[in-house]
Amino acid sequence: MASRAGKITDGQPGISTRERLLRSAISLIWRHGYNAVSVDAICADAGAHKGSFYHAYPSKAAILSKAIDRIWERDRAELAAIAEGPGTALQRLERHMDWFLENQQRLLSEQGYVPGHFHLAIDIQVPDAARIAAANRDEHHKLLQSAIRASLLEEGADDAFADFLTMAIERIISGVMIEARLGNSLAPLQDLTALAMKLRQLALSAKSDPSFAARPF
Amino acid sequence: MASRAGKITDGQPGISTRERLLRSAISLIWRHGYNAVSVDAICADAGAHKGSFYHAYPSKAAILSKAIDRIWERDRAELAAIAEGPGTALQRLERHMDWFLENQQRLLSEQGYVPGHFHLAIDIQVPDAARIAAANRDEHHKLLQSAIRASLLEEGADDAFADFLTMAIERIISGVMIEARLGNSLAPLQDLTALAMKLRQLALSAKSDPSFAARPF
DNA sequence: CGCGCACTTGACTGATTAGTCAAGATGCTA
DNA sequence: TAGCATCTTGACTAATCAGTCAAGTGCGCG
Repeated sequence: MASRAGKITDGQPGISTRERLLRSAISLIWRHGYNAVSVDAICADAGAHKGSFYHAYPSKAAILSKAIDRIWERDRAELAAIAEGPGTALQRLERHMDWFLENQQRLLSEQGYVPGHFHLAIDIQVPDAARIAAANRDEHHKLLQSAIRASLLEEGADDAFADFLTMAIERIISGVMIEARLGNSLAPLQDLTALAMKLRQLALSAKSDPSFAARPF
Repeated sequence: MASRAGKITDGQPGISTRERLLRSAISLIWRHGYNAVSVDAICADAGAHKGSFYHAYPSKAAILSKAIDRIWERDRAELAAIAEGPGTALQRLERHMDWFLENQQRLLSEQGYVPGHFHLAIDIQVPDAARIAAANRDEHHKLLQSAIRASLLEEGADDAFADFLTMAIERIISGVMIEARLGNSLAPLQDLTALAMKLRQLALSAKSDPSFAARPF
């Protein structure tokens, strides 16, 4: 094209091509899944050309890894802020649980649908990406685990007890995320905090019941 | 090829090309996901040719729909047998929960890995398939719901109470399935029955506790 | 025997895929 | 202004994609 050339391209000004490509990749892959999104589609969405893509990223798999990193960066910052924030351990746990709905609410307003966890769009398709996603899931697990442990410490429950509750709540979170994505709805997330808190309460009340051993689960 | 021609092909004898194609499609899609599996790959796995594929199925999307049907056919039969089988309502619920592990155990021995729910390999990629999968999920929901309702009826709990417990258990099942698939491990399924039964017990014991209202969740 | 139908074969199309590359444009620094 | 690194451009490749089709091939039935 002779009419326009140089660095200034179609995308929003002030945002580098590299960044626009990453944002487009995140948005498209999250919605359609990694295998259903082509490099061409990412370039078109970002207003960039193929050569620019491969100047910024060595491969399609590489931008997926960067996407996972970027998403977890934000999530981790927010969850760490909650963990280090004010209030009792129980209140911080409650805010952690609230975050799942708030996060999907923001994604809904940003992207126009409820995407669920990003790793639901990756599955096991790219080994390297699966490795990074697993590491991030583990980091999130540790955050939630310590939040639940802390909220139970003051009730005199030990860590093993807390870890079983953590497992149950994490699986409920996974299930809720799938349901939210498949149904494109925030509804499954609406009761998540209350459900988790009730589960904690139930487990605690059962703990004092002698008919349940030290391990209620 | 002049050395071999006609109807008898590479696949197991006595099984129609149509059937071999379907089985290959199920196996490959379940492992790699719909978008990652090509028609050529299905044909190669089934020992059939492209033309035979399109003689048997009108499109790649069509064989996916058939695959979903086939899988649910077997699952439904097994779950219906449990629902109509002997024992108390509680025992039948327990067998229903056990089935998730048994089913994945069989799939592990048949396919060499733990695949989780088939719909985890489809996601939202083919509208028609998503519709069928949603309908099957709903059928399964009704089976589990009535199993839980029946197991609570004798405890004097009403259906609304049972339906909240159903929701919680279904989300745990989803979470467990994801974890099993991502980790290629039966371990998350190992505690599923005990977890569900404890949850039911906990909810019941809390129901008699006046500090919890009629709706424990 | 021979007709017809169900199925198989494999080459083919046109679109799309991930990735390459050489030539250019730009902007920073000297 | 001149030089240089960085970024952009768009055409290109070779592979793969879903889907088509005309020419078989063999089996059952009359």
